[in-house]
Amino acid sequence: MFRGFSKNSMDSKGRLAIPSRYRDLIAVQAENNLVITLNPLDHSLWLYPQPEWDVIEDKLATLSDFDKQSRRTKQMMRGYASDCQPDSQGRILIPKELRVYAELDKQAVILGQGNKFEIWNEQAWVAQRDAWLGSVGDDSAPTPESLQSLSL
Amino acid sequence: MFRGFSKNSMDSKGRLAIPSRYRDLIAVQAENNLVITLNPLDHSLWLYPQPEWDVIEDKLATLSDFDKQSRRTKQMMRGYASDCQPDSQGRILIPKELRVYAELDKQAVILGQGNKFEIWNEQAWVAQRDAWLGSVGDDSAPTPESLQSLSL
DNA sequence: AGTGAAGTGGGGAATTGTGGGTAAAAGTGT
DNA sequence: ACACTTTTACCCACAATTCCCCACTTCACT
Repeated sequence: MFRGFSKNSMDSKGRLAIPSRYRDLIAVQAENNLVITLNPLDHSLWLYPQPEWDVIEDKLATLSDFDKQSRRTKQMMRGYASDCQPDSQGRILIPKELRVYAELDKQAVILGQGNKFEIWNEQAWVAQRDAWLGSVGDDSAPTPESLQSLSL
Repeated sequence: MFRGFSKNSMDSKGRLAIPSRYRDLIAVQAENNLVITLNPLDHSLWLYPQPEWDVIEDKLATLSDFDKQSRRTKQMMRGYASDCQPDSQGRILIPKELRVYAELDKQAVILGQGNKFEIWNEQAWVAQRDAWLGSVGDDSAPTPESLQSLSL
């Protein structure tokens, strides 16, 4: 499973290096086949090893075409999913469309998130992080139940 | 199976390039025989490899003629279905009727959608995408079941 | 400081996407 | 059946993107 934080730079060609500590696992687990798509929840990207993505795709395939929300979910998640493989330097090329969506420019943040990675624009990440830290640390604001039950 | 996003331009003759990454698969799986028809749900087009279309056509044949909705679906999808083959540059010619239906002009979006492709007018696609992203990103609104069920 | 690995940048070749010219084919009307 | 127009098919050429490779810098560890 993936965890951890990295800050790598996107070059002018739209390439981004996968942190080296994940590379062996990706090579073994997914034969270097990765799938990148958008994260609709917060304007970042998700990067899955192929086998993990296949699970998602199977679930997507079961969604009804006649329910509009379901259809859109299917279209978006599958439609923006692109295969990619690291080059000999361990970098992946991020499709232009996704680069634009996540507003990736110079610095990108790569977060290990269990079965996948999240790739953020650095400023967006910092902003979200600080906003969240502020709200959780604020004792006067309500803590969601899902968090209250969590013992860290 | 097909996935991924491409934005290609339709030229003045109504030709549209199939993204090259799919071409080999189409050549092997369908011997370059494709079937294009309308997508009655979204004002876009569906493009099937012949073998996949055959499956659809069988399903359509089982629909009752006495249910109006079913009859119309059958009529539309079969009626507008036309065979096409990529030319030596990997482009297909989209019948004028279908071009008009999907309002394809300059830029078209091609989405890999499992067993088929969807072809959209770019603006129409962007509008649908933004609407969906808006509804998903709205924290005050409930997350659609279609997304929840994925446990992404 | 030295060594090796990781990250970054860029040159150049190959592939892909785009546009147009021209000839064959199909459709239309008299 | 004929001439005429429109559409389609095939070809070539340019432009943009992507891929593959090499080289440099930086960082971590000894």
